[in-house]
Parts: sequence; C-alpha cells; structure tokens
Amino acid sequence: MTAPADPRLAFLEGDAPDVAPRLIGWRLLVSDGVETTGGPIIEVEAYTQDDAASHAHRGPTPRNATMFGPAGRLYVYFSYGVHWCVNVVTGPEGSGQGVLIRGIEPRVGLETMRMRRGHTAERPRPDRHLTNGPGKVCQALGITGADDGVALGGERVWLEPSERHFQVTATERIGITRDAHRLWRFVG
DNA sequence: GAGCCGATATTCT
DNA sequence: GAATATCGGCTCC
Repeated sequence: MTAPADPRLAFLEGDAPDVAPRLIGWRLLVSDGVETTGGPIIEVEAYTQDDAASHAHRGPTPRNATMFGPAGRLYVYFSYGVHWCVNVVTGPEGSGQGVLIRGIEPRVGLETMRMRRGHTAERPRPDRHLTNGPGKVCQALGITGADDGVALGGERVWLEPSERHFQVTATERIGITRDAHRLWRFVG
C-alpha cells in the first residue's frame, strides 16, 4: 500500500515527466500549526532515474533516499549549501524520481511569506519575488530538511485542486548541463 | 534589467 | 579539487 491516501493524488504514481505538467495549477499549502502559506503551482521540472541531471541518476544516497520511496512525499534537499528545494516524489516505490517545485503564485499567508522572505517595511520588495524560484518557494513556505519524507495530505502539507485553467508550456530545464535538451520544465 | 560573484553541503573525480 | 536541480548583493546600465 504505497498509494497516496487521497485518491485525487493517484496520478502522482505516474512517471515524473507525465505528472509534472498535471501538477500545474494545484494549490500547494503548508501549515506550521499557526499560519498557512502557499498558492497554485506555476513552474515545475521533472527528474527521473534515467536522467543524468537527476540526483537519483547514480542510485540511492543518504540525501536522495526519499526519491526512491513511495509517491506523494516531499523530497527536500540543500542546494549549493545555501538553499532548500522541494520535490514531489512520483512513480512506483523503488524508482528514483520527482518533480521539482520551481515556482508558485503567492496567494495564501502573504504577510507570513513576506516576513520569511525578508520583505520588510525597511526593505520593501514586490511580491513577484516571493516564490519565483525553488529556493524562494521553500523559504516562503517554511520548508526545510525537516520536511524531507513528509507525505502530502497531512496537517503539515497538502494539495488542493486547481480552481482555474492553466495553459501549460514545456521548455528546457534551468540550471543544468547534463540532459539539458529534455523538455521537462513546465510553466503555467 | 543583465552580468559577475560568493556562500558552501553533498556528491563525485 | 570540482561541480552542483540557487540566490542576493553588487555594478553598470
């Protein structure tokens, strides 16, 4: 029994390149017990084990172990020794794959996200800088390594269905060199 | 806005 | 020692 508890999330058991565009529009929400933050997913990238750009390409390590677990969990890793980035794990258990959340529309818990991102009265910045990058999404939503392996659908983090139509465009992935030709970045 | 650069955990050479 | 699924601060437009 490795399927996500929520039957609406059964599609996460598909392969990452198929799941990724379908995640566009789903509202990603995170609660710290007091404040809820999040918004619709608008930019993602797929990573598979058969993909030289993926952390899973060379097999399981302590860092990427969650990618080889059941679909519907978060894989959170520390990027460049500086930022946290979050994936939604996809595919059958034992396959190393996931969908990197590169951007959401900042909609829920705006004040909390501004505070976490350092958008203060002393240093005001436009909201468009809140969640327009994988490291920024984690900072605004309060996602850290403590969330690695957490299942979607609990009290901590969950998805809600899209409330409107998103036109999805496929492009090359960003910030990689190996297997960069694959059109596995999806923007809504 | 574009271009350069430093931060530095994890993994690989 | 080098590369990496990134970002913010800096300079110069």
